[in-house]
Order: sequence, then C-alpha cells, then structure tokens
Amino acid sequence: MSETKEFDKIKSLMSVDNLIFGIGQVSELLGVSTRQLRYWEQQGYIESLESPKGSSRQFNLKNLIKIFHIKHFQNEGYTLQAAVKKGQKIEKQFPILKDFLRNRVEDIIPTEDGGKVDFGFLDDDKTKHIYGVVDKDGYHFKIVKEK
DNA sequence: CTTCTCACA
DNA sequence: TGTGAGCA
Repeated sequence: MSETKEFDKIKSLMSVDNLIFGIGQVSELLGVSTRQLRYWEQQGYIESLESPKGSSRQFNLKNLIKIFHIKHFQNEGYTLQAAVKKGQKIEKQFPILKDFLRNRVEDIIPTEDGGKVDFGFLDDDKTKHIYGVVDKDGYHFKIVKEK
C-alpha cells in the first residue's frame, strides 16, 4: 500500500463522519430514551444512518451533537420544536465562531488563576495589542500599548 | 439483552 | 410528546 493510501486510511479512521454510535449508546450517553430517538427521527428532527433496511439505527457525530442540543434545551424547559430550533441556531453559529477563533486568536496563554487569549493587534501600526483575560474576577479585555 | 414497530394516551 | 407491549 502506498503512503498516500495509508494516509487516506488513517484520515478516514480519524474522520468525525466515521464516529458512529448505536442507538443504545446514544441513549445512555445523553440520557435520551431509545424510543425518543426513534420518535425524533420519525418527526424529521434527527436522522440515522440506515443502510440496511430494518437493521439497528446508527448515528454520526453530527447527529449526536444535534441530539445533545435538543436534550439540553428540553432540560431548560423548551418544547421539542423550540429545542430543535435552538439547536439549529447554535449549529449555525458554531462554524462562524470556529472560523473567527481560527483566524483571530493568535495564542492562548495560561496563567496562575486563568489565562489570556491573544487576539493580536487592533491597528496596522501594531501598537495596540488586545488580550481577552480570564482570571478569578471574571472576564475582560485588556489593551496593551507596545512601545 | 437489544432493537424493532404498532397501538395508545 | 412520548410510552409499554410483544416480536425477531
């Protein structure tokens, strides 16, 4: 087997799409009854990977996260429909947040009582360095003037 | 022991 | 918005 083929195999093994959970696992993991999961799927809120007809349902990570969110918002007191909508909103926000973090966060520096997030410079002259600070008092931004 | 579907509230 | 029964 060629090296690229080997690499593809490893990549495929590590791919989140290949993290599959059985309905029982999901139920135990997230505290949602197997019956609920089938019901939610029947209502079209989630979907399972059902290649072999009539065989047991399997869920990928995407749907595991969906289920997690629905359960979460139901616990907060939302109806099933509202919980699904809340989950969809989070799922739309998440890639944007990820993109922001990937492109704007330069570094994360742990400290004794928390840490600080380096957001880089505010200006092109690179004189105002902005940090997001997490410490025992909470969260705040700090602008450090360089030279 | 698990998951499935169907009937029922 | 789900559950219990009863089958495979």
